[in-house]
Amino acid sequence: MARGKVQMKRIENLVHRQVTFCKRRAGLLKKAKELSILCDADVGVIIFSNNGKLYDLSTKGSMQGLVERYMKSAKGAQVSDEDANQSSESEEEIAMLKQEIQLLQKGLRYTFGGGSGNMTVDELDLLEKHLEIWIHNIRSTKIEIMFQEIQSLKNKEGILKAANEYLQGKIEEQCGVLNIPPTVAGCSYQLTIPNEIFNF
Amino acid sequence: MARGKVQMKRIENLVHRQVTFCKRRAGLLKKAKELSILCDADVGVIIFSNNGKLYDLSTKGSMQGLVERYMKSAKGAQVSDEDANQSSESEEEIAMLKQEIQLLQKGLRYTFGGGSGNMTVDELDLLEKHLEIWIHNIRSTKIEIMFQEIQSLKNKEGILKAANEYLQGKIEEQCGVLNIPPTVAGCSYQLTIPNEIFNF
DNA sequence: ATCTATTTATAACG
DNA sequence: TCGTTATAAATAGAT
Repeated sequence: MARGKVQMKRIENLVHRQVTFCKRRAGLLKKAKELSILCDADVGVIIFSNNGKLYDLSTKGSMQGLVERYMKSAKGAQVSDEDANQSSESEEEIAMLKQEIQLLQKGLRYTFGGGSGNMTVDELDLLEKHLEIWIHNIRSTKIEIMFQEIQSLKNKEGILKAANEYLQGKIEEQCGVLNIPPTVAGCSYQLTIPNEIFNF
Repeated sequence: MARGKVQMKRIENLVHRQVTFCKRRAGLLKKAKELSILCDADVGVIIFSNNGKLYDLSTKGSMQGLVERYMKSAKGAQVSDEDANQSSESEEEIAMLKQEIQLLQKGLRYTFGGGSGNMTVDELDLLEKHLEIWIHNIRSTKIEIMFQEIQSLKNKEGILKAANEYLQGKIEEQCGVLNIPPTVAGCSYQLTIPNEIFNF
């Protein structure tokens, strides 16, 4: 793909072939990883070099698990809960743990959000809630500061624009005195740029 | 890889993710075929999409045969580098998730059980950090947008300042021609205001 | 699906 | 194998 197109046929020169194999193998595995990450897909790649050496990659569980899933899927052409249940151990475990974490996070959010009806509130629980409020306050302050920054910059922008208009007026005035066409002195200099990139 | 770099993380927008999956899947399979042809290698690719649909390719015999060969090769010779990395990563992930679950379970027991659990200060501290992370995740997008707004305004400010300098130069130039003291024409107009209110 | 502006991948070479 | 560079491919974002 560079410095000359390549013909889509076996590279006869051994050295070239080995170099290309090395590079393209790396490229293929990289692409596989990227596909998996970007698109949340489960990808497996198996490569045997022409002299029998194995290179492989499986993005989620083990290749074992992926192959098993493949066999199930390719055989019956039926994908469903059963397949998911019969993935490899580690895959299953990760999925389960992730699910559990999600559940717990939900529960915690619910609790700390004040949605619990009959919960005993003790001192430390209160302290924890205060911690959350504290975190909230820290971040609110940060956001407020940023808003102020934005306001400040917008004000600055207004002042500068007004100053520009004033200066342009001055120039035009002087152009009149000198009988010089406005454009010669740069009186038509364009300053304005769109101001609607963001709407707050 | 075009019209803007892409972050190596799961694409959150469903449509974008599906489109990218489609394109990159095709690209990956093409690359796999090319590697096989150019380098006389035997390549197999298995892809499960987000929602469980299978896409695959095996360049020589059937995937069956390739997998069998893989099993033999992987058994006899130790796991390849990629595989080793993968399994260690998996183990790490499992350990991490287990730890997090333990912490969350403790936190939940503690909260719901009216403090009958026995969390240490360190554990509470950790829990607080996790809460912070959750809150952070919710707000990070908002903050990112605000940063962009600030950048945009700062750029705008730079442009306006440059324009001001240019205009002031013009005025001074013309003052020279007219033999007018600079101050009369407002050449010393003060524009600058402190720019160090916040440091980002 | 099709069209580009860009980013990536990589062939040739040292 | 590693680094460099010119060029071919892939592809993100828009249509």
